[in-house]
Amino acid sequence: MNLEEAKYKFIQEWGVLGSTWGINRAMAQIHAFLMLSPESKTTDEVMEALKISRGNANMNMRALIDWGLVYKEYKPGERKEYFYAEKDLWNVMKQIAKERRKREIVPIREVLKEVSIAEIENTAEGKEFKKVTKDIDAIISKFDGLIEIASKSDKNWFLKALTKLIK
Amino acid sequence: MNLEEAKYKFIQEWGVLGSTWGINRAMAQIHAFLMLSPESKTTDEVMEALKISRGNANMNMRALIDWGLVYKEYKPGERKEYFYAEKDLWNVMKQIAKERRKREIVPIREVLKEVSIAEIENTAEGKEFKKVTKDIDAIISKFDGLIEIASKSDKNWFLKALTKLIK
DNA sequence: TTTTATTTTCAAAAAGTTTTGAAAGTTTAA
DNA sequence: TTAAACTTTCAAAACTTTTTGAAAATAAAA
Repeated sequence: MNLEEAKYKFIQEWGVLGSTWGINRAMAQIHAFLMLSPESKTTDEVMEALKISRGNANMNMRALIDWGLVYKEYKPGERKEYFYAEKDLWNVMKQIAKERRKREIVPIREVLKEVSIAEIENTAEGKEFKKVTKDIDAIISKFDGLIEIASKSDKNWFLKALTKLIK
Repeated sequence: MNLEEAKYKFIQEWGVLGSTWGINRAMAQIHAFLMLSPESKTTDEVMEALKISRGNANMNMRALIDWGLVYKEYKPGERKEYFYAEKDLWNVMKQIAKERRKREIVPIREVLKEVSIAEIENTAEGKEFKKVTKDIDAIISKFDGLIEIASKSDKNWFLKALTKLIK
């Protein structure tokens, strides 16, 4: 396998992985392509490399910037915009965790809070409801805390803590 | 808010959450409905409660059984099959993590392994490729280890470890 | 200014996913 | 056996998401 083949393989797989992580295929592939590139790239280079349309490239690059996974760069004397990726997977994961926290954990915790103050009858059904939702809240809040800590903490500290946990 | 409204709200939100976790809406809603129920339920009850077709209910319940999130029960003297959910969110998360590990982490690690032995030229491009893929592998293998530990370990031990980490 | 380069938008098309419902298959009871 | 109860399958329909491409908007150069 040569570099071109290896790059292609990685970009494809990153696209598949991304789409199970709330990042669509084109978006994840653009991110992979930019991660692998030592230089920042233009929209045209992205379109050409991934064989996607201008609209698609533009929309997804903007989404990536929104997620904090890609940055724009202006080169002096050049009219085109250049893009480069966040390459540190730790930062990538932190960003994704933050976004997903906002989109997923916050809403479910809100619902759990709302239903926790509801007038629930004292039947088997009611008791089960209270028990299950309370348990869920306990675990979700733990993960919420973990994400908060992780996103504030230093990469090395956190990885060491994880390593210790794994032994 | 009464029990019916609270249940409805929770089931809806669990459906939304599920669909960002590789579990489609109907599948997640069935799971929520069964989690909230103190008794096991038949296909007809699920269809009625969630207003979905027989085919949909059947397929998604089988998928849930496949994921290890729902179990079948046969009641003596009854011809219908009854279903009940795994209610301990710890076990639910463990199951989801195991499935997703199989579907996501294993394939990307395989690709990373393949490309790591590729003949990569010693250009800027080649060096960057090696560096980025190596870094990614390091972090992913850490998470892989974490999932393995977590899925083998006792709920309380793991939650305490997490709590300690969060402080 | 006007022209040219570049980015952005968005309606329509394509692709992908989920749901339906009816027919086929299976199991149990009579 | 046959009939009834129940489960499974799967092609077609409905729905959702993604992609395209051309037109509109913006910015820079002439």
